Amino acid sequence: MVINSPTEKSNRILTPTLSKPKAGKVVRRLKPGSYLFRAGDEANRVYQVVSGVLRLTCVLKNGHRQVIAFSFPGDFVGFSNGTEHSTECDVLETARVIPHRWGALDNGTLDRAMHQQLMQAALREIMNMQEHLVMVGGKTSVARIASFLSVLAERLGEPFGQYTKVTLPMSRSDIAGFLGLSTETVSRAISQICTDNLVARENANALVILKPAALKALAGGGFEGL
Amino acid sequence: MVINSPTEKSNRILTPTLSKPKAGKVVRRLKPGSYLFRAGDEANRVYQVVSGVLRLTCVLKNGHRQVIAFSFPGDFVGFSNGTEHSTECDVLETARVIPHRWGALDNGTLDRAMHQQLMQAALREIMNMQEHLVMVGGKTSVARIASFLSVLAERLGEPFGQYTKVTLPMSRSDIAGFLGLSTETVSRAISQICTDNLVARENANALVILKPAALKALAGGGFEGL
DNA sequence: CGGGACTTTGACACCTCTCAACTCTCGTGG
DNA sequence: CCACGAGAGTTGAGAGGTGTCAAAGTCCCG
Repeated sequence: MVINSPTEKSNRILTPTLSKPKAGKVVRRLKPGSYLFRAGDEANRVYQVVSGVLRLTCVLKNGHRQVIAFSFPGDFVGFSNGTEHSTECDVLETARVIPHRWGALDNGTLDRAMHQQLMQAALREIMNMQEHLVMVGGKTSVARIASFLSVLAERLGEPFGQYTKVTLPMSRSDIAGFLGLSTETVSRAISQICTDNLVARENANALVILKPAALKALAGGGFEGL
Repeated sequence: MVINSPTEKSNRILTPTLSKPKAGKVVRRLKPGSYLFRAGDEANRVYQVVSGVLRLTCVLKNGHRQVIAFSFPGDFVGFSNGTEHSTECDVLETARVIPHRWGALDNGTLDRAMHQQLMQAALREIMNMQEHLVMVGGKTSVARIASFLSVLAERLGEPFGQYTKVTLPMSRSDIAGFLGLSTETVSRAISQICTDNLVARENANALVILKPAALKALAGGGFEGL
């Protein structure tokens, strides 16, 4: 996932120094709209995202679909504490993932490096969710969007002249579900940021970050610091 | 932590079948107000809560103190992905905790049972935060309080005639910070639930759950199901 | 060119936050 | 023993932000 207000610390997290996928390692290719796993599926693997974008969701009792996280290259998905998944993971942008046998942690068949990597991934996941929690639990809609865009810019921003362009791989509805807002409020917040000239709109899903610093300031920041 | 809408699944999570603390194992005793760890402290241990109540917080850049989680007996605290903590953990109710060397996971000095237990704890932590996220990200104040009280009733409720009594170990301010509300809204929501006769007030911090089922229904539920 | 899904914008109602006053409890000191 | 004061909790009124409903605009694809 890792959608959060970027601090010194989280920046480091956002670009983790993962060991390169080994040559000959199994890589699954996933098309947009397909599911990596569904609720009820056996949870015996964790997936390392190599490319693309995934969406982690859960279905609430009231029928709503809550977005828990987005997964970008470098992230791990599929953590579950039971024998089966209670969340669903589908593909937003054509993705490649490396499956790791999760159960292998228990029987010692896993080499130490990968073992440690998975553990670190789990811890990073906890940290990410903590930061996400902070974001959802006490910021205005504009602050959440600013925070969201800042992270997206770092994760999948492309150079665009002297600026950074971000092509949103998810719908407004997804963003809304992720940030705990309605689609209309998301739209309004983005419009607001655009009229403030912090971001420019190329089209609905392509934004150019004009003032990254101001955007982060708007976000209000997550942990520590002054 | 584990403050969430209790589903079939999470019930199982809330009362984990942990191996009993071994005889002769080191147990730290903590008084209310003391810190188990602070932001910046070296993060080389994870603590298993045996008794008492802990509070996990982080300080935001704007000075506000956000409550990330409450920890009850059976929970683990102290997960961190870096070498030092970015969160703080202090004591609300006299607690006993068992420290586990986290780094031991890497060098294989840890026995397999404990290893697996720590891993499960980390996964449960992820799951808990996911559920908490759902709760904070799209419920009314009354639903959040209902959800919160339901979990508290299961975690530290005591028999009270035919009902269950819950003595809140934390302040309104803590609850507010945890649920992403203001103290006034927390107070109002509790009052609301009381006037609806779902809960009775013995005093400000002691509540008697009169209709647990109705309370859970109000909470709206977390994952899956209808 | 037309249909459909998504996005944007507007108007309004509702919920929550903020500010403020009041109550309650509890510990201190006269 | 009672009065006082501090802190926490409750309750009220008003303002602001967000959700909801509705309609118009945009984009993509058949």
